[in-house]
Amino acid sequence: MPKLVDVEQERTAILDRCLELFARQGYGLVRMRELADAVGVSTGKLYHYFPDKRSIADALLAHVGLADVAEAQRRISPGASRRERLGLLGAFVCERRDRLGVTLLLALDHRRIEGGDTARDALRVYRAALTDQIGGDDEVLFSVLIGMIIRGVLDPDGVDIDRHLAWLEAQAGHPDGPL
Amino acid sequence: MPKLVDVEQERTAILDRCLELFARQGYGLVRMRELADAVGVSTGKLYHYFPDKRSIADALLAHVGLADVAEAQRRISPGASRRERLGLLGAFVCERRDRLGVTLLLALDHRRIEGGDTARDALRVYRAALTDQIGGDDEVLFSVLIGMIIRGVLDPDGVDIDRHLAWLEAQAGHPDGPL
Amino acid sequence: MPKLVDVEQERTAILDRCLELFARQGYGLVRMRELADAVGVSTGKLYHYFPDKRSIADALLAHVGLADVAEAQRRISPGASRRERLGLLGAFVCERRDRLGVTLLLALDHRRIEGGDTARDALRVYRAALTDQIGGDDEVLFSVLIGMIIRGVLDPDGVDIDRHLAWLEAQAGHPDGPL
Amino acid sequence: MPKLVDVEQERTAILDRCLELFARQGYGLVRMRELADAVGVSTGKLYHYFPDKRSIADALLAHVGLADVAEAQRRISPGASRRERLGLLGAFVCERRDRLGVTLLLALDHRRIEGGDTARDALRVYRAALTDQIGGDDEVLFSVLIGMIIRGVLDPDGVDIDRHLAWLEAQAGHPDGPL
DNA sequence: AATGAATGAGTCTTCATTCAT
DNA sequence: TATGAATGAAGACTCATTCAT
Repeated sequence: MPKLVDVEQERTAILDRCLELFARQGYGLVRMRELADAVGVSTGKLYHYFPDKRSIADALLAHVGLADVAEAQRRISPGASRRERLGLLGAFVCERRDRLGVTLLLALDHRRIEGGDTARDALRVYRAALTDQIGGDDEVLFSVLIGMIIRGVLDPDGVDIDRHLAWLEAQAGHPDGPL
Repeated sequence: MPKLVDVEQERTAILDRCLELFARQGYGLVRMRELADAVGVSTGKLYHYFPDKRSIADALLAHVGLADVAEAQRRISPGASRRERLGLLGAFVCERRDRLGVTLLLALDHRRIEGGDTARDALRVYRAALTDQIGGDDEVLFSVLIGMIIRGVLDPDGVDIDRHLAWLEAQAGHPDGPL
Repeated sequence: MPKLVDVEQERTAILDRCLELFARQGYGLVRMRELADAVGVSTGKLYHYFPDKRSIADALLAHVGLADVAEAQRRISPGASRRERLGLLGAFVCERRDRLGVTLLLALDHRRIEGGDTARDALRVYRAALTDQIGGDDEVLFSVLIGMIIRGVLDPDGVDIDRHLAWLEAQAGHPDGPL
Repeated sequence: MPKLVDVEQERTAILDRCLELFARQGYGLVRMRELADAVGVSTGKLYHYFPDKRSIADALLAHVGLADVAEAQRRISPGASRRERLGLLGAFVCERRDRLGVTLLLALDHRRIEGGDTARDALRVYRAALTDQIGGDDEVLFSVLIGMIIRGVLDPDGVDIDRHLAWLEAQAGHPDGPL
């Protein structure tokens, strides 16, 4: 079924180019024409690969969520020490801050256009990956990361990344600590 | 002579009733008709008090931001100890979690429809209030609060508020700690 | 009935101030609020003196038509010679060119919003006044005057008034001519 | 591939069918829905070919102006005598009286929605065509034609076309006359 | 499969008119 | 009587979606 592969590739290619538009403008303000222009195709082609606008937003959230998690798991070697894993996590989050912010915006939007389960599940996937990679009590750690990312979206210059990284490092020394 | 109307009061009353709709649906999906229905007036009246839809979103962000900060400052007595102030802060944020989430969504939306300075400034007002009320190194503390709120928006049942409060309390004992 | 006089005066005063707005923008583009502002009253007062917008346009056409004709008859002394009467007519039309243009625009508009009889009758009143004051064959003369006025509306600098006056004068010498 | 459309041809077809509506109702009272119905298309198609209502009025004025002038030049053979050319002109204007009236109404309307330069220029194009085709002193002749057309709009039964034609003929015999 | 012209329901916004004061 | 706030039907314009080619 070589055709199916092509279809999937096309869909993925389209989603990749839609991401920024949805994140920057929000679902309600994105027009199909804009999407088509950004992707470089006709609106007709968009409708050939997705039944409607909402389906694009749906597929997009799943797409970016999975991609991010897979990338994180590739980066954080399971054999490393807790301290090392925390360091790798910090590096990953800092580096992909923009991308993660975009994903969060997507999820927040998604929760508003649909019931909310999909967006909730996406967040839980992230959380599960975090628990899986780092272990221990990551309740507050997760909030710190989410908070840092959101703050980065609203006020990029107002977040002191280094101090967050230092805090992360400090947590490694408290194995029984809040982390 | 017609009923003499307190314009500022009418505007405030309208904004109060618009808040939830903007937060739940996002700017782009809110219809003026919906707003009018939610407020309980005609669309004409909406346009009598605000020149257009965007102005409502603008005014709304300023409105809720100021209201929240004012309320926080009223709650957290300046004479209390650091530990007490942290406790009051935690109680305040937990209690108004929904409202604060709504405000954050508003700010994120606002950043998308306008340049972003207004939304950034709104966040900085919150941060300044935090620093003012609690003091010390609140860089990570701010992220924890923001993250907790956002997580509450996306997955209300997935946030363990108590553990966040416990963490908050623990910070009080580390005067030289990361807080 | 002193009240009636006041009402009539108010109506006349309102019409006087509405004239230019209707002529400059055309019936369809004039807003009641603009009229009220131009007159210096509230919209409510407008509706106190006229039942609706169309009635204002109706009354306006009658108002200006009668005023112009009365003024012309006052100016052109019946005892004068044909040549003198033509000279006075030319002077009158030139002097009030703007005002007459405004009236014509009003009539043209009126014909479009209503059946057209009122506007047609207004034109006939002018024509009758012309025949009455000047006499003779004024079929082409009337067209010249109307044409000169309309041209003045569309291209004020493109009309050579003096040449029209000269032509008028020349007609006086041809008692059996086309005039 | 979709139907390949000749954009200019579509625009022209639309304009042709818009003319009467604009002339009969005046710019301000024409509804886009009415235009769409008159043209026999959807409002969406109207906006596909013209950015807004004003642009349709703009294009319309240019369209009819050029068409009329071109037709006149086709009709009046340059080799004919002055008397013949005047006759042809008279025939042309009488025959297309309605159409020319419509154009004049359009120009008057246009002057009110825009600055007025376009409408003025349209009139000057007509005047230039007249001078070009007939020659001589056409200052008063132009006014006669304009006046006759406007009178025809306001009071079709009140204009004696034949007497205007007779006057036109008479002018041919006065080479040094006012024509 | 791909295009983009076409559709028309739906959006923001206006404005003639009403009416409480 | 006068005011101007309020109404809501209607207007200009948009845009998700369809479909002929």
